[in-house]
Amino acid sequence: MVVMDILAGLNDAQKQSVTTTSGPLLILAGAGSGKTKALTHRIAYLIANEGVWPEQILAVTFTNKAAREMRERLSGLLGQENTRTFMPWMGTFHGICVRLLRIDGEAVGVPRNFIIYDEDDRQGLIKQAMKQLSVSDKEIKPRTISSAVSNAKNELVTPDEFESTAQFPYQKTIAKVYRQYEKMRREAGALDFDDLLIETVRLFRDHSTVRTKWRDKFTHILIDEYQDTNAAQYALIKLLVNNQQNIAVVGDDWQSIYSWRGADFTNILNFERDFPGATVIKLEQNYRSTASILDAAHSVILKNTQRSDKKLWTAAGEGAPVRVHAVDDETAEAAFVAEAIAAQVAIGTRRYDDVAVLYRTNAQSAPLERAFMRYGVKYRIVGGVRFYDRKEVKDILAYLKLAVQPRDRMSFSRVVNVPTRGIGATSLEKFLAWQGSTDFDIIAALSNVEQTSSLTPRAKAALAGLGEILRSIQASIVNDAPAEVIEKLIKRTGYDTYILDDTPQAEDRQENLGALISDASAFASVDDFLEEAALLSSADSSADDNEVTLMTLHAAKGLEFPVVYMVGMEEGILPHARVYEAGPAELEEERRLCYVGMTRAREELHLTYAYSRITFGQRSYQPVSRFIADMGDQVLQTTGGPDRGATNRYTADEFDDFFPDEPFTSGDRVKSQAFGKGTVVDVDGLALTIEFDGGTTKRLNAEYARLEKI
DNA sequence: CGGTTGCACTTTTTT
DNA sequence: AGTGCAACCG
Repeated sequence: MVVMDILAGLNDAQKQSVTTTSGPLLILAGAGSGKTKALTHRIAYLIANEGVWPEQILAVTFTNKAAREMRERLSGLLGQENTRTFMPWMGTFHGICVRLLRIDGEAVGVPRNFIIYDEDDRQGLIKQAMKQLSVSDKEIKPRTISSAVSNAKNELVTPDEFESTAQFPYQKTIAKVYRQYEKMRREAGALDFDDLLIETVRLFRDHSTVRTKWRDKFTHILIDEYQDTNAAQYALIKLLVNNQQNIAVVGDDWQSIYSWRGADFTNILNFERDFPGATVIKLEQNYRSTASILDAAHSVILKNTQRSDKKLWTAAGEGAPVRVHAVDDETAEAAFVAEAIAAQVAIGTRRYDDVAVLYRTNAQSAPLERAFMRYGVKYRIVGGVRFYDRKEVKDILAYLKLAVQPRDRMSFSRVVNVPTRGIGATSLEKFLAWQGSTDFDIIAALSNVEQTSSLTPRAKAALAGLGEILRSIQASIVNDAPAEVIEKLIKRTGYDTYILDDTPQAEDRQENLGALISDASAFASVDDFLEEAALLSSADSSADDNEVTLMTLHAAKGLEFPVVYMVGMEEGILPHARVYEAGPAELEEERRLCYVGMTRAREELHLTYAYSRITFGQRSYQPVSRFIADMGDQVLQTTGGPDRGATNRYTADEFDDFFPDEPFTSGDRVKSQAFGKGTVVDVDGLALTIEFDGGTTKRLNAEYARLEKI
């Protein structure tokens, strides 16, 4: 690999991003400006031309998927074979922190076998903490406390500090719950998502030997999506950067959409202040979208006051205008989108996987799913109910967690009576009270349950039985591959028959367990598997089948599609109603969200809004989103006027204008790649009945059959 | 103890 | 509209 190859095909700003290898570097990368390319080539350049070892590079990405893709591209660029172990320190903040804590966490009291609590686990434990403190969940919702705790942690605020600054009684209460939650969490040997970051910060802050070791090791640091770093991540970065100051951050404040999670885009605006002498490079050429799309997106974002100045431009032509489509309601909206996609696919101008449908809230996916099924449009949903959030999957994972970490009361409480084994709330409480008074961990306590007098013989027998099951799982973890462990677990616990009720979901659940087993087979150990399951984001799945992608605007960050539909362009949805009572800052974030969505589109961008929509089981009427007005008239061609209200439907002509369709009709002469020439004798949507000249009659799908009109 | 019924709440976005 | 949970009954 020579310098020329690595720099070939890059523009000047990109080249500079690659070759500026020493000192702090800020790359302001607009949407679609070839940021990933610049980053990948930068790493390749460091390794191939500057003699930096891959192990010395700390590269932080926003999602696991981004890390995986970059690792693959990099391997290709450098001709690497062993993709899996290459660039071991490339990953998300959370993933990297897990690795660091597994190695050095004991210095700050993090047990080597710690398990990771997800949002559900955390909320469950907070509920328990509230119960113990007799805090009614009517007064303060567990969710509120959970997010308060998360915010506190992200700001590196301890329970003590929280309490000392608390002014109102309810803040005192939150502080109390926070402290109790921390106590219980620690006893369970678990870390929540935020702990992964702050324990690592504590590790580096309080242990200079450890800090120095890692500082010296990481000679080059790269942070992607820097605009979405929070205070804890910022502190971590500061602690890890050594005197060489070889830190490169990449981001775009226009695309900061995670402030609700503690992200602070002033981190990127202040980079030059934090790292004096930083080189600043702006990537301003957009290689993704047509001028129409870029102009419209620009008009939206320019209304924000809190933003940097930059001027994205494209060499691409104007392209098709951004289209705005008014529809009756959410059903009509879904049908419109499904029909339009089906039409484009049917005539072969697009494939399903050219298209993404983006929405503000997960709840909006339901009508779309129904319509897509009805129209036979293949789709996949990114996010929503994540695979690893399914009840049956979480149950199995809870068994595994408990086997790995027998002090994990949360997981124990989850599985103690699943499948039902006659242990109710009373027995559970008694057992836990007794176990807490002994030195036994949960599994040991189960095995010694005879020693307590407070339980009925029946309950004791059931608990002892569970203890045996857990011991057998532990043994299996030592001896068997992860997939086998899970298979045995499912049988041993009777979970396989437990999920076979007579509901229609029984089959789904079975399939999910099958998928879980096959997922697990890719891992070397149960520990690895549990880690991945906890940290995998909803944006990480990568089914590359030919399917339309449905996802939230947030999940779409970093992706691009030839055709994008943004649905629900109404006040109250985008911008979301919740920001009305918040402040201008929140409205600006909604605007950035709109910008992010629009700039995902390469060639075609369609926006839809509905005259009415059912929310919370109530029909509501919302005006069109202000962002549509912001886009300006010249780039928009509105079909179906806003004034046409409830009767606003597309005429057949209008529809054909926008989605030219040339469907097959009876009598058409066609040629099939597989069956030769024939005549269409019947049409039912995409299903065609064709009499081939050889005499055979086939029913074919117009989309897949590779038919050609002749 | 376990299942069922009815009521209340939901919908912001996620590592 | 769909889900989760609390209160009730068998």
